[in-house]
Amino acid sequence: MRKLYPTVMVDIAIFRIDEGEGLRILLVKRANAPQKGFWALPGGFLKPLVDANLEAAARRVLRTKVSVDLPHLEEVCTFSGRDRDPRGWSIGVLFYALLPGDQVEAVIKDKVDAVEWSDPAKPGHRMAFDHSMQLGAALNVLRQKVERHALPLHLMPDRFTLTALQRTCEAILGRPLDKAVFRRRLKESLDLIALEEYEGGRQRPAQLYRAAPGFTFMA
Amino acid sequence: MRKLYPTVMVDIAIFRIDEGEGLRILLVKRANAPQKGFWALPGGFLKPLVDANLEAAARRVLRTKVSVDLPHLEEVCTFSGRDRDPRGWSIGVLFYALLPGDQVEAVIKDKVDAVEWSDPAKPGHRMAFDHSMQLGAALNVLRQKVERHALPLHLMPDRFTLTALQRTCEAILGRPLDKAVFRRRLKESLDLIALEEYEGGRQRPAQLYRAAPGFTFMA
DNA sequence: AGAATAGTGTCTGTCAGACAGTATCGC
DNA sequence: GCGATACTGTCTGACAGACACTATTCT
Repeated sequence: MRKLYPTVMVDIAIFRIDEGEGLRILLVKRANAPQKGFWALPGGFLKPLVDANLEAAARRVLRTKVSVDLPHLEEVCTFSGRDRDPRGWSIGVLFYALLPGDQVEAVIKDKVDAVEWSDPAKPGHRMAFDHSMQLGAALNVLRQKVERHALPLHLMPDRFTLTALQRTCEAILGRPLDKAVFRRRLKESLDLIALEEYEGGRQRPAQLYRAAPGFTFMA
Repeated sequence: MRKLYPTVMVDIAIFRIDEGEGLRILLVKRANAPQKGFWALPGGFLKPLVDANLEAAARRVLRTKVSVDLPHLEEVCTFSGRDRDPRGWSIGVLFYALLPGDQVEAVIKDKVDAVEWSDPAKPGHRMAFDHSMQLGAALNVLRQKVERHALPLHLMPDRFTLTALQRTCEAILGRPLDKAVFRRRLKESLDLIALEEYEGGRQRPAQLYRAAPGFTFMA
């Protein structure tokens, strides 16, 4: 059966940093057909009567999975065609979002069988539709930006140490970074504000930083 | 009046190099309402019954404006919302294409009042809808890639000199490049094949090159 | 020879990578 | 002092920018 109008949906790759485990992406287990039981990126259908535009649609979908408005939401690309979804010709617009480290508990379940934070490099689940490709595309965009020295501050809590920021970048890139090189670059960055506070530990305390007002992860 | 389904259209920023004039983009003067008489990027509506996916739709639209299949066609981003087109909620998916220097004559007119190759940096025409923003977005993507040392070989004729390639990059970036620096990088590039032919002029002849088989402008 | 364009050699500053070193905390 | 982590100094090699230099053609 052929359709005259394409279905339009938005999917979102929501990234977070899992302490000690690295970069994680939110996957949901589909509770309904088609592809029931397969895992997918959280997503939903565009509602033109409700959504101002596609990004607004993505934010609305986000609010049904996560109870907060995320500071960074950005389009990756589109996926389209007659066969990518068994329900017929469809357009999927992919966004990615960065979930701050201190808001991880805000995730709620909504009409799905299960929720999981997976390693985006090896999800380990059978993915629905073309979501495996979508995941790869989102991860690529994120990595490219960090590779080009954009600071993923939206993944960090309000106040953080430079070491924690380095761990975040390493988790995204999947390789270790040199501490001295990393800090040398940050010295001249206008995106970081050094605080007069220190994080006590069992060792020498580390200075705390926060993102400069108005900071965005945009290119 | 509100619509339940969004209109889906594709628009294409077609770039070429105009000898001596620099980078040019194809604009068409709208022959029909809405915004009749305003200038726009060539585009058209998605036809799910015909198009395999959005890129195929863009290629189909391209074939009605230009009589060839272009080697490089790539998605930029989407524009969407209730107000960007007076006909109601719509999604515009923007692509950009690179037209080889030896196929410029292939452009035909199709249901438009006029066609013009404009300077993308200052189009000089009153643009329809959000096409002014679209043009800016496409130009940005093209510049970013060339800035990151991607070679815009799809804009060149089959065989070309290194100086001609440098002029093309300069036209895209809008600034002069150093000849020695430019050629030093190209020396190690696997994307260029040096030919045993030379282009005679009124001066010392320049060696001709062509793109390596399988070359693409992809990231 | 001179004009014009093709193509190269080389100096310098900047920056990334590597790695060793110093500083400051708890015990 | 010792372990652990924070933070810095410095050497080196790669590379970009700048610019002068050589090479080859035509007139």
